[in-house]
This record gives sequence, C-alpha cells and structure tokens, in this order.
Amino acid sequence: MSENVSNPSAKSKSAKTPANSTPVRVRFAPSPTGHLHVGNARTALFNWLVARQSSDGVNVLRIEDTDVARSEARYEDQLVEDLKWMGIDFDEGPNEGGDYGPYRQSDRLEIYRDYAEQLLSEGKAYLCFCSDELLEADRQSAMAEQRQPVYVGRCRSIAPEEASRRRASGVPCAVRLRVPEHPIRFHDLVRGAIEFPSEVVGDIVIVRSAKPGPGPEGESFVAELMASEVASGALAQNVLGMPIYNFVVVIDDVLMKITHVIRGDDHVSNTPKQVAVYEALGMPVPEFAHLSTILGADRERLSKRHGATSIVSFREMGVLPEALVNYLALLGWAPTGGTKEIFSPAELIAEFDLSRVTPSPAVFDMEKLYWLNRHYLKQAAPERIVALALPDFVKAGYLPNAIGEASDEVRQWFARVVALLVPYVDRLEQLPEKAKIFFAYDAAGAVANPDNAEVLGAASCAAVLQAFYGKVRSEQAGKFTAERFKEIINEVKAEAAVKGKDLFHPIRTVMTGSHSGPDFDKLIPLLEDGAALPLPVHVKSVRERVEEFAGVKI
RNA sequence: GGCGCUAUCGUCUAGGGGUUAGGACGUGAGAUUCUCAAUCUUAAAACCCGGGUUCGAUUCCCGGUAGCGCUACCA
Repeated sequence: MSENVSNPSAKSKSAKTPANSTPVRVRFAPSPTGHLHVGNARTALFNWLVARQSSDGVNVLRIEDTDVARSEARYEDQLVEDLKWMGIDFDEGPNEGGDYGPYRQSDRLEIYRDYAEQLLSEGKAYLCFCSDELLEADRQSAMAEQRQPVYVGRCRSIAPEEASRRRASGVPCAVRLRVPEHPIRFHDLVRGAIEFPSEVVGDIVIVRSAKPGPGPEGESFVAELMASEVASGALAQNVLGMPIYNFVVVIDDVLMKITHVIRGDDHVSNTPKQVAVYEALGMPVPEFAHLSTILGADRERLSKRHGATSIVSFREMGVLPEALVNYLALLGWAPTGGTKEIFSPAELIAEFDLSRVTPSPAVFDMEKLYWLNRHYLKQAAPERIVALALPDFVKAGYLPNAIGEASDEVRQWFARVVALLVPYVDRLEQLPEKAKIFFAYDAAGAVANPDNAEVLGAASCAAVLQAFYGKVRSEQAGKFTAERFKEIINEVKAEAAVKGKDLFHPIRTVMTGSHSGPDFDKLIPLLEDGAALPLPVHVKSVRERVEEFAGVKI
C-alpha cells in the first residue's frame, strides 16, 4: 500500500498546477486520549473555516492513535460527536473515507516503516545503536556545558554495510534522520517568518528501536509488525520499533496532500524537525499556522483544573453550540474593524482570515461565553430550548420520566415555564434551580430566610398580608386569572393603603418565597395551571400558597 | 540552563509614526419595571520597562523583564 506513495499518480499534475489554484486541504489530527478540549475544538474550528472558505476546500480528520497505551476507541467516538455537535464536519476521515486513507495512524504503520527504509537506503537516515544510558549521559553533559541537548552524531559515520550487518544480527537500533547543517526556516501564517539554527534540531530519531523490556507501546507495535511480516512472509524479525510523531505527521501530511497545517503553537518547536523530514523526503513544505495557547484566568495553560474545558461539559451545562463556536472564533481572531461580536457560522466563513489571527495567548473568559450564550438562548426557537431543557427537569424529578407520554397540557405548560425563566439564566442547567418557585415552594423557609427579613419586617407588611389573605380566602372557587389577581392587588392596595414595593414585595414573597421574580401576569396563570396538572412534584396553587404562608406568618 | 514564541483597559481585541487609542465582556451609575433578570443610556478602565531611529514613538529596531511553549527512542 505504500507503493502508491513513491509512485505518485497525481504528482505531476499538482507540480504543474499553480500553487494558488491548488485546492486547500487542511486536517484536524487529534489523539483519542480524552475528551475534546476547547483548545483543540478551536483548532478544529479554524481548520474547518479555512476549508469551507473555498468551494473545493477539503477538511480531513486524521486520528493520531499511535500512542496505544493512551488511545481509546470510545474517545474517538466522543470526539467525532463533539465536533459534529459544534457543526464541524469532514470530507475525509475514518468514517467518511477518502482517497488518501487510511485515516487512523494505527492503520498506517507499514507506510511509515517503508518510508523509513527508503530514507535509510538513500542515506538520508542512518541506524543508531546508542543505548539509553549513553544518550542520557550525553544529555547530562550537554546540559552541564549549557549546550543544546541534541544527538552528538556518534553513529552518523558507521558504514552502512556495518550497520546493516549489526541490524541483521538482531542488535536493537533506532533510525535517525541525517539533518543537514543549515538553518531551518519556515513561514507561519500567524507569526510570519520563523528561523531555527540547525544545532537545535540535531539528528532526530524517526523510528524507535524495538526495546524488549520497557515501553509497552513499543512492544505492541513490534508484535504487530512481526505478525504482518510473518503473514506476508517477509523478514522473520525486526529490530526497529514504533515510528516517532515528528516523522509520521509529515508522512501523513504529505500523503494526504495537506496544504495548510493549522495546529496549536505547542508545535512550533517541532516544526523545524518536521521541515527537515519534508526536505529529506524531497517534498514541498506546506503553509503553517500556529494558534496561540488558551489560558485559564490565572494565565496558566487551560486545563481541567480550571473547571469546565471539555466540549461535553459545556454541552451538559446547556451552552448552545452556536455560542461556543462564536466565542471560540473570537478567541484569537477579530474581524476587520474589530467591532462585530455576533457571528453565524456562515458569517465566520465569509469573514474569517488566518492572517488576522493573533499570535499572543488568550485567557478563556467564561463570562463572555455566557453572555454570548444568553444572546443565542433568546434567539433560539422555543421548541428547541424546551427540548434541551427537558432532561434537567426530569433529572430534578419535576417532570415524569416518561415525558414522551406526558399529556399535551403538561408539555405546553412546561414550554411556558421555560419561556418565562430563560431570560433569567445564562445556561440551561440553571433552569431547574429557577423553577423552584414552582416546584419547591416553602413558606416556612421563606419566612426564615434573612433575605426576606426586611420585606416581612416592614411596618406595612402585616396590613398587606391581612388584606391579601382575606381577599384570596373570600374568592369563590376556581382558578385565579392574571386579571383577577391584579384586581385583588388593587383592592389590597386600597384596603391597606400601601403601594409600590411595600405592596408588591410581601405579596410576591407569599406567592414565590422571594421578593424578586417574574411578572405576576405570567406567573399566576402558570401557578394555577400547574396545580391542576398531574406532575411528579405538585405545583402549589395560589390558595395553597396563601394558606401555607398564613400558617407561619400571622 | 538552551532555543522559540508573545506583550494595548481586569479579560477578549481593533488600530497604527502625529488618534479624544475604538468595540465587546465584566464592573459602577442612571432609565424602565412592583421586584429581580432582560433591555436602553452612561462612567471608570490600557499601549510592560530602557535605549535607539525620527521633527515626533504606543506603533519601527535593539536590549531587558515577564508569561507561555519546546527542550525524549511522548503525541
């Protein structure tokens, strides 16, 4: 399968095509070792935006699962789902297929090995027999002498025949790239020209040696190789091990014809090493764009320690994907003019520009995300919000588990509750807490609550309560309407000779347990309608509330 | 330690040799509302330090400092 690589069917074509008309091909290449984090999500988003900016742009998903010990299939599924939730899709990948697969590195091991052998035979790479101990000693002395801790080149001049002989006799060895002695420079769309002196690269390892004892992942790779070789009737043994990231990433990007490598800036120091691999391969170097690190409020690299950072956690909090996408786009990028804040995906595609991405690290600001989320929450279709809010209410025990079987009355009532409460929250998970005014009315608690002390202790309060209790009690049976309730308030106002806050606060406290909350016009009908519904937690009616409150306060 | 990257309000950023240094989040005040939330108006709030270059630097150059990243036979 590696043959089609050295035999480039499309190479002559792309070599002739002017660079600027070559279709843009970008890739997102995560390791499935955990949940998708905001940093990676932003990288995925920027890649997606760049791909979608041109009609023939291609977005590739490549799974970097060569770290067998840490990679898990379930994380790959989760990753794909998180990306999909954000609206980021791919044209090629493990699930989409494509002409440049396979798209999981674990399925590409033979390709890497073949390339390593090719470089070896061309003399662009050589075998290194240095032991770990030797290498470690080298590093120590380099550090002590304040030199760059790079390989000293001990095995560089071993004659190829001698090296092959040793290898054939089963001596473990690694493959090192013969890195030429010239400064390595590359262009970065975000940072401009970057140059590294060649001393900092050294002859990097591109394929590990097969270590019998340690490294569990080394073993498994060897086992896999052996199996495939036995199957294909090839070499009976191999002293080489797992290929190194900086090598495989280049092979993959070359083979997948990636034109723009957009990734986190923790890779800038890796880039010269990778450029050296491109040169050894005789392949053109793509454009790079290194995105700045996302930091926490303490200016340290964002991590779980800072709370919610995974995409799932935001989703579970009730953050809308369009809010997250909008926020992430603004983290490190701003449109020309720098005043527009609200962007739909289509607008992002139209206005996004890699060269306008800031190189400096950015602090993740939860408050601004919430602000954006509030905006999109208000914007969203009510049915959608209701559907998203439902599980939290079921979980809180406020709605029946079998909500699907709930009556239309229950559904409609719930939709009204959600509509009433949404302006009070900045993420959906806060809704059940706000809904306590319906489901968790507690007169005794309200009276005991210090927050209500001032209202309940006011001189005019007793008169208002007495009048209010009387009015409600003398009302004939039936639901209170918003209109009737308003009339009652006016009657209380006249009878107790109290108005404004002194009038409303006590009444509101009786009705909800708090002196602040939604309009009575909407609240009262919801209370009365809810009381008539067969819900797991009974919603107390206006009368029930009044009696309960009267029982603890005069 | 070495190498690299970065540096505008608290935060995200726009801007750029001469500007009242712009916007947004957050914060304060006011308006509205019975109250809170929402909404509207408004205020306070920034060019890291030191040298150059220049008539003039926040902007360009150099140095310092700080932060971050890399420094592996991890990815």
